[in-house]
Amino acid sequence: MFIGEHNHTLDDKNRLSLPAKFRKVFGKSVVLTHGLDNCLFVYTAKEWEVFVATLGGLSMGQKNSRSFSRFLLGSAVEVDIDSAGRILLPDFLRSFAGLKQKVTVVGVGNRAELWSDSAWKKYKSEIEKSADVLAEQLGNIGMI
Amino acid sequence: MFIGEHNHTLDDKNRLSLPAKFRKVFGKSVVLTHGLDNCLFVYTAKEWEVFVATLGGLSMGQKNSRSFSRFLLGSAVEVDIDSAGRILLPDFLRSFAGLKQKVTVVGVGNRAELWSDSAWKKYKSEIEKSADVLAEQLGNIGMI
DNA sequence: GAGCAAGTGGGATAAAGTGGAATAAAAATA
DNA sequence: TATTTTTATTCCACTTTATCCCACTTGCTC
Repeated sequence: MFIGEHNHTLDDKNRLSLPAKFRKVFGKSVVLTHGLDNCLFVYTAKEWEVFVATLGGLSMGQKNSRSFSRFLLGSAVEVDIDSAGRILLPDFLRSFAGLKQKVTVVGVGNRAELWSDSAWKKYKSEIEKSADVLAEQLGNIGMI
Repeated sequence: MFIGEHNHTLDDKNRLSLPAKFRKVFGKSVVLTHGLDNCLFVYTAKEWEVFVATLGGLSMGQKNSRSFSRFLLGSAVEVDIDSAGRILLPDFLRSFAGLKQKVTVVGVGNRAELWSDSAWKKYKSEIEKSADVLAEQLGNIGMI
């Protein structure tokens, strides 16, 4: 279970430290892919398989489903975690998410997400603005 | 069952004492998340798991669901309670709630809330002013 | 007034995060 | 094909931050 928000820096070699708490869950490698809303998704090998199986359930007859699958599967990469707990980001994924030096790693349940810190701040502030919608949703799951 | 209002101070290391009465209920860890109205919610691990289970049913495909998951899970942190009954507040949560030195811990039934004392005083005085109005509105819909 | 518990502060130890160097692999040029 | 140069990967070391532990003070209770 990935939760929380962690700020890390991307070094000259495009290496990114994963939060210590996340490493234990990931094991020795992760699966990186295009995410939605201009972030990258990071799955455990296990969760990735579940996710792929779900995509397999989409009907390939539809053009939308095909392109969606290509978007996610075509860009997926399995990356090893080095001895210091870092992963190496491929250039095409890094530039897709617009990652510069400062990266925010966000835990979202069964996956983690990588955001450029500026994009994340912006996204978050927009969510927080719509407090009324949030309140309703929180109420729906019995939190408040 | 959390009730009452407790004033505590946040030290240099962002540690906050929980009221002794609350500790017994929390056990050895708590889950912190964004709340509404610029406070933080504090749940027992048990209550939290119930919410997460509900969230699991949300689909990733919908924009609203994504932002809701990110808001809730991305801001959630499981925090251990130290030997002195304190919790360590992550920076991003502390700044979200604008917590400085003086923090008010408020018991609200199944959860506790963390407020900066100034925000709490302001909020409370507003409620008190409009309590009669609120009562009337609730009365209109047959709640009290 | 003595004892106890809660709340607060600081210091020591460990781990996480980051940067750089050394080694291995690949590519390119002669 | 051999040698050199560049790129990539692994390993090591340092700095900073977090975590744990202990001690003190304050306020309440008996």
